[in-house]
Amino acid sequence: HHVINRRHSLSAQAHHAGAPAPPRREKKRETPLALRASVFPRMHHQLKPPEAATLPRHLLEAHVVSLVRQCRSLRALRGAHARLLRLRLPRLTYAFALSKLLASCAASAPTAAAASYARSLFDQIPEPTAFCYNSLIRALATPSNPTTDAFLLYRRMLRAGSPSPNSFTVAFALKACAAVPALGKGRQLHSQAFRQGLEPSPYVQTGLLNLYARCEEVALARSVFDGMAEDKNLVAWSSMIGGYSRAGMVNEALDLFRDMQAAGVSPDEVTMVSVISACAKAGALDLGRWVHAFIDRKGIMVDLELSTALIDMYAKCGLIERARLVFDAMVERDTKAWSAMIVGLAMHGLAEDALGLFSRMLQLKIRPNNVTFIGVLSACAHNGLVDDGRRYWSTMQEMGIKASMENYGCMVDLLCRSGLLDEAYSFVTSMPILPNSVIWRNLLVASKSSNRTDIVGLASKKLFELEPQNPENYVLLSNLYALNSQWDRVRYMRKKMKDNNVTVVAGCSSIEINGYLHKFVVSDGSHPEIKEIRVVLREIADRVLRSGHKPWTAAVLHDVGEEEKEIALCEHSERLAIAYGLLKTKAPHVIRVVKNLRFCPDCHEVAKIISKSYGREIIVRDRVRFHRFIGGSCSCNDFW
DNA sequence: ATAGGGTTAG
Repeated sequence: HHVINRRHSLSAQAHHAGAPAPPRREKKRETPLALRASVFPRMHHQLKPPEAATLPRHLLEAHVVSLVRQCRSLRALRGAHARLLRLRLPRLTYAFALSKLLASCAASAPTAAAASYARSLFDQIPEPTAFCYNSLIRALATPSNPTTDAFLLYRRMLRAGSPSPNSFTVAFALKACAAVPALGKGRQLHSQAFRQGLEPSPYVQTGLLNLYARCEEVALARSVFDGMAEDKNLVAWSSMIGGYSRAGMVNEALDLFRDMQAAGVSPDEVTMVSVISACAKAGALDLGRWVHAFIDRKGIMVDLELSTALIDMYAKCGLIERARLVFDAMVERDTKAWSAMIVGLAMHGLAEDALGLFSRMLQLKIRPNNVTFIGVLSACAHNGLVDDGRRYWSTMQEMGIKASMENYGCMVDLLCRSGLLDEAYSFVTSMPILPNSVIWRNLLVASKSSNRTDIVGLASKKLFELEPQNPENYVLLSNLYALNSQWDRVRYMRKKMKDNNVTVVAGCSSIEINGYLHKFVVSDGSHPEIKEIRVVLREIADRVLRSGHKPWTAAVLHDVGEEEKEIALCEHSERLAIAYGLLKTKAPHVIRVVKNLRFCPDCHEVAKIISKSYGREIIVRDRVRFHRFIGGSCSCNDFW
């Protein structure tokens, strides 16, 4: 540093003497550290313990500051700590050093290791100031801290009576609650902040807004947002848009995005991640494409996170080729980027590409995680690759990756789809963690056409234990009974549902027309163009009838006459959305529909017929995967 | 005396 500095000052002198200006880059490199080194040249790096005792406090503190400032990792911080210890600093200066270390630790990556080191630093400070409390609360605000230690520390601070919390304290504590997320604790913070007069701080406000947004408490978030001053900042806008996006309220997210620009606030790459993921969630391809063009037009930096969000958006909007283009153009890819691409390919039933990409990932020594394996295993499941799936499962164990519930779910799915019901059953019963409802439901669906009353009995018992209020389970089981014409059992399920106050979740399908998302639920008469839609539905029904298809009426829960069942089937949400697409667009425009639940089997058949009879390409994203209908067949090969 | 808020894969 001395050398660099001297050269620097020499060239600066030469510049004054009329020599050519030094290159620009060199000037930019001038860091505060270099500056400090020139102000305190002797102290940098070579301060010795005997000197420390004789130096004035402000010089020692300056040394501490420069030592801590150059630490770029937790390891470096510990090294600096060790060096400071050897100096045998006076008591007060050492306390200063500890709080500097603590603050630096809090500002580093929020890992569990940083949190525990921060705590040990804090415990060595005899009388922690508010600054120390704040730093520790900040360091504890990691999602890997489910006990919400940060909040407990905040409470301890309040109970002790001093030092009293300030706006930093509340802002950091709110961040901790948002990371969990812990709505109840966050609301307590809200009322305390109000009582202590800390609410007006913009950092407290965005903290509150973000907490509610992360908890999907959109109305609460909005009320904080609306209560903020006229000149709302970028963070507030981004956080609110993120809240709408997370809650799946795409139209609201995009409206707010427009309001933001009207208010003269320029979005940055963080804002755009939320906007893009809103489009992904909704499957709104046209909007997503428009937003991508906007990003390019405004020159917003497409960084790692935004690229990953774009991959996810194109994959979830059914344009897997575009997702691949974004992926291939990336200069740096992390595990999340690879996983997004692999999961996307798997969703589209492109097992070969997904698995090929996975092996390339391994070649490049990018470490996969359990999410990557969700993609890999579901690629196998959707294509009946049982042996490959089993092999990847052991690869996962060999790599020391702990299987998550979702990974177990993928394996159960794989075995069930391939008709290996017995193996699936023993897999479930030998799991080291308690199977969740998704796994039992999968098993239940798989035993639909078997005679395994033992599996049906156990799975349904577990399901109702785990989720007594989930209407899906009631519908599933009564459909199962209906399939076997066990009408008394169907009636019993309906009674049980009524007794437990369970109401059916309506299937909801949406289609994007002219940049607006139209949503439909079953037998939905609320759409302004419902009359025209019903005309199309009748025509579809005619063509379906002429094709010889028999409606699969068991998919209708109600114990009503066959004719009414057929009408109910004809007005399933996905059929309404497809009909609306037929009404509003012309070939070769692709009809793209997104459904919140699984595709109704009868509607799946009907979509095949429509694709042939009307000569239209239809792409439906259901809760599980994509279905692409062309000329009377579906990309899932009826394997779903 | 010192510091801070919004983002991605399931």
